[in-house]
Amino acid sequence: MNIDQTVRASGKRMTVQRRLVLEALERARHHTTAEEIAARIRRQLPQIDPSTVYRNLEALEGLGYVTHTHFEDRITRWHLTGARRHGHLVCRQCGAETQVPMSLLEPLARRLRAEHGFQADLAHSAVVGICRTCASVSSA
Amino acid sequence: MNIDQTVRASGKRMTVQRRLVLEALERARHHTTAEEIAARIRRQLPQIDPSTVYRNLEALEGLGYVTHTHFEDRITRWHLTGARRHGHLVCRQCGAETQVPMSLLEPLARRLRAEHGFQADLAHSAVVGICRTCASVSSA
DNA sequence: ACCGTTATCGCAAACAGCCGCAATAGCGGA
DNA sequence: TCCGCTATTGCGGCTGTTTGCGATAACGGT
Repeated sequence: MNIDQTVRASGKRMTVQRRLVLEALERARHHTTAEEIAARIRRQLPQIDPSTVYRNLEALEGLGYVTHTHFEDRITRWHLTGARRHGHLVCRQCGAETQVPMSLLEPLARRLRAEHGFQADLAHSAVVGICRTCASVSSA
Repeated sequence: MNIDQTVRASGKRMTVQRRLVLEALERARHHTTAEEIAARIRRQLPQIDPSTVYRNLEALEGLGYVTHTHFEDRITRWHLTGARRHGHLVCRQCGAETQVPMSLLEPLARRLRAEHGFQADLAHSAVVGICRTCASVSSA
C-alpha cells in the first residue's frame, strides 16, 4: 500500500499541499524545520500557510510516515520515518549534533519499561550535554 | 559567598526583580513555569515584564543557581539547583509526569561519556513516551 | 554622599507553533 | 460524470519565548 492509499484508507485525503510537504521532506533528506519545508513549497505554491505545513506534518506523523525530534534550540526538526531510527546528542555549547544508534539507548528504554511500565521514545528528544571537543577546550 | 555577592562578583547586579525571581523559585519549590513566576511577582511588582523574568532565569542559570528542564513539547520548567537531581518521564498521551532517580539514567550517561566523550545532562530533557496506565488502556 | 559606567529594565515587535473559523476541494457513491 | 459529505485550507489571532531599543538604576570608585 503506497502513501496515497494509506492516507485515504485512514479517512484522510491526499491534497496538493500534503504531497508537497512529503516531497519537501524527501528532498531535504535529513532533519529539517517546518519553515524550511514551507519555504521550499512556497516556490511552487506561494499561498501555502505555515499552519498547513504544521497540520500536514502532524497528520503524516499520525500515519507513521514522519517523526519529529526536539533539539536544544526551541525549533522542532522533522524527518521521514524511513531512515533508521537513531538518537541525537546535542552540545549545548557549540550546537554540534551527533547521531547514535538506538542500540545504545535501548538498555535504558528496557529498564524504564521493566521498572516503570513506561514505553520511552528516546529518539524524540535530543540528549543535551557537552561534546568531546568543547569539554577538552574548556578544561585546557 | 551568598547569592548577592556571587552575582556582583560576576559583574552582574542584584536588582529587585532578580531577587523576586529567586524568591518566587524558592516558594514554588518544585518545577515551575516562567508565567507562574511572573504571576507571583506581579502581586508585588505589577509592572514586571515577562522578558525580565526570562532574562533573570537565564542569568541565574548561568551562575548555577537555577536549572531548566524541557517537558513535553512546548513548556519549559525552572527550579533551583538545590533540589536533588532527577529525571522525568512524561506521557505524551495523558501528560502524566513521573520522577525517576538519576541512578537509573547513570548507566547511559556513563556509556555516552565512555564511547562518545559526551557529558550528557539527562535531567535536562524529559523522556517522552507512553505511561503504564495509557498503555494498558489502549491495549485493552 | 555623589558620579559615571553599564547591566538591567519595560516596552514593543518578532518568533515558532497552534487553534477556531468559514470557504474550498478531495473523495466515494450513484 | 456529477453530487454531497466532510477533511483540509488560508486566515486571523493567541501563547510562550526571544530580541532590539531607549530609559533607568546598581554598583565601584572618589
